Amino acid sequence: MENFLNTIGAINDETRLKILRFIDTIGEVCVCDIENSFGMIQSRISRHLKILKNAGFLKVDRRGRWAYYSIRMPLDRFRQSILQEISFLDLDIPKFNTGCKNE
Amino acid sequence: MENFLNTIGAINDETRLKILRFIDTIGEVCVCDIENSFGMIQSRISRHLKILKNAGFLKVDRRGRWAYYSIRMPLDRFRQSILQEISFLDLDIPKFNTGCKNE
DNA sequence: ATCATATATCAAGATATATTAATATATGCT
DNA sequence: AGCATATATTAATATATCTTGATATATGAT
Repeated sequence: MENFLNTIGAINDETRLKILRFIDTIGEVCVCDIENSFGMIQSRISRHLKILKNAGFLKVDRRGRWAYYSIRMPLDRFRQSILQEISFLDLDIPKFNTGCKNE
Repeated sequence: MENFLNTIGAINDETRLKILRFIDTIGEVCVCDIENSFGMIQSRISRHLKILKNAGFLKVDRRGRWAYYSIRMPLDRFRQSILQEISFLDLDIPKFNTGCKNE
């Protein structure tokens, strides 16, 4: 049940719904790109990504200085249905806008 | 999106998960029976029922002094999958214990 | 080693949600 | 009408979550 509430708690926030949908749409993105696309400070994005990762929606791949987040695969049936439901929402998702100074 | 967050927020609480599962298992129950079965004060149960009802999981049928709550039918695909997921959890649901003094 | 960039974490304050106790409303009995 | 029961709502407090700003850690370039 803790696990369930953890999963549900993760999607009980508008910002996280948008970040999740953003990543689901774009694919793999690093934190600074999300930060810049959403126009939110880094600690805020980082915290939300951690919550989404701990809830089993995202995975991280650290390469160099960057942390690339993407949808964790495979997703179980329930999380898949959640992602699908989120895709039906009319969310205002920002355009991709890189925030990295180097690559 | 408000609607989605409303739905998700409704199940983001241990007490409400148990109440929802209780009703899903037992069928139609009145508030005082839930109150007595769960050993919780009336205002608390009443508030949670209202939240679950507003989130589209429950319906009420008022008959006489009583308000009978049950799972709203038909449930859409997403809420059905939520109820199913809740049924898989190992929730500690109380035994039915009537709290009504008259019927 | 120093510096800039990228990310994570922590502490403080702000906001939201839950619980309790008290009160309000409604029904049905006598 | 007066009373008991059932349910809903409100106000106060407690608890949890979110946001921001500051700080910590890590990587790579010079």
